Amino acid sequence: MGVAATKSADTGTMGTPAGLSAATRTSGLINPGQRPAAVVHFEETVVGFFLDAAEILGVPKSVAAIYGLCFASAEPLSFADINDRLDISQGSISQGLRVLREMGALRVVPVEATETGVASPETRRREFFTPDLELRKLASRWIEQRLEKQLQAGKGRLQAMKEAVPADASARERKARLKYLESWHRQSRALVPVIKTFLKLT
Amino acid sequence: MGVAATKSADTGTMGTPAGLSAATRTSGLINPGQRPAAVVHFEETVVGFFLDAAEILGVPKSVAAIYGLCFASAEPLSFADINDRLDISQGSISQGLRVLREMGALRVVPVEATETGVASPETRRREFFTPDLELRKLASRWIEQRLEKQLQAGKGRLQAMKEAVPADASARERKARLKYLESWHRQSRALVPVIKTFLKLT
DNA sequence: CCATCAGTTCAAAATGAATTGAAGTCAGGT
DNA sequence: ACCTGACTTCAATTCATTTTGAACTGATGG
Repeated sequence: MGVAATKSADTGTMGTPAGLSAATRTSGLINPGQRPAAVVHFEETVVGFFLDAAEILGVPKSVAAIYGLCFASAEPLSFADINDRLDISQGSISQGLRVLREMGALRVVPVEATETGVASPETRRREFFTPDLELRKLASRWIEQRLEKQLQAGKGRLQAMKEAVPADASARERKARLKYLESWHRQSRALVPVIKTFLKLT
Repeated sequence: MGVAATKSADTGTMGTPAGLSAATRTSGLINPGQRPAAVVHFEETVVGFFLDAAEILGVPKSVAAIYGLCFASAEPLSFADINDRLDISQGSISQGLRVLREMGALRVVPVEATETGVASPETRRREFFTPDLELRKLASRWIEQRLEKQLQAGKGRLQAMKEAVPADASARERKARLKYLESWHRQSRALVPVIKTFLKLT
């Protein structure tokens, strides 16, 4: 867990709040620190939302949590802030931030406005992160990377299959099935631009 | 691996064909038996295709392989057939078949046409499976189960977030962000029927 | 009633991905 | 030059799923 910092290191005692109803399920990742309970609760809710969303998109929890936390904060957050508020290792934070930056989900705010309101004793080099709210760009990217890449690969495979149809009595049926697959494939490809257009409307 | 049968168990010698180019990558799950090489190759290609597809859909390999094998066969296959041709345990086959039947991907053909061409010494009770080629139904289901369910849950969570916005100086910004999220959410919901309609055209 | 074959079930093993932790790097500060 | 504190890196661990294997069920038939 924490490496240098103290945190409310109660690891062990009482464990995680295991018995929460699913409806109330909060992230279980937020570290209260001593910020207002209302803020903590808000963060938990928002992080929970992104955790859910991450699930269908196949994004790891830690990454979703980091994004969620930044989304929940009106001010840009520093690595240290995230480390304080989120109960995941520095390693995960570092990697998560990298991923999020690379995919364009988080934007780095230059080093302006050093005082985030909270006490900031020594001003070392620090970057601050804000969520890029243009979710549709994210979505587009995701589509391009996951769907289109896959569809591209599929194209090659379809070709391979067609060439591999054995010349026996079943050839006709097999070819028919491949036709079917092919039309399905074409269909999917056609759908991608439709979705993209749709996303532009936000 | 095999339970009762002999199979061409050459495990060890030469190992798996590790150095194949990705393009040629075959499933590595097909058991030649002594069927025509062309057929085996075709099956490998088709199963490979479905293995790929399964990846983005989050379907386990064994399940994809079973469906792929059935898809590749012009004739319905029995449990035994699958067990012979696919190098996975009977347990996996049993479970996989159940899943596929439940999700409507495979259809059970009554016990007609006992002779599949191959020798069938004793005719015990056996069910035969054919792929349901209506892939769009599958897709619809998937969308309903994964996407719509998720979106439904998201709706609730959005509500929770709105109610949890802390009444501090950042409230305005936070609310603005939630608005953003909300519009995104609405957008996604609107997209679902579009996709569904699109799929009906096949 | 016992033996056998066809398929099912489920605890345990294997796999694969995410997370941690601790050593390593780099920028200031002294 | 050396120290310190902020981040990075990556091998080792943990965690979640999938797969296996072997015991079990239940039908068939001798």
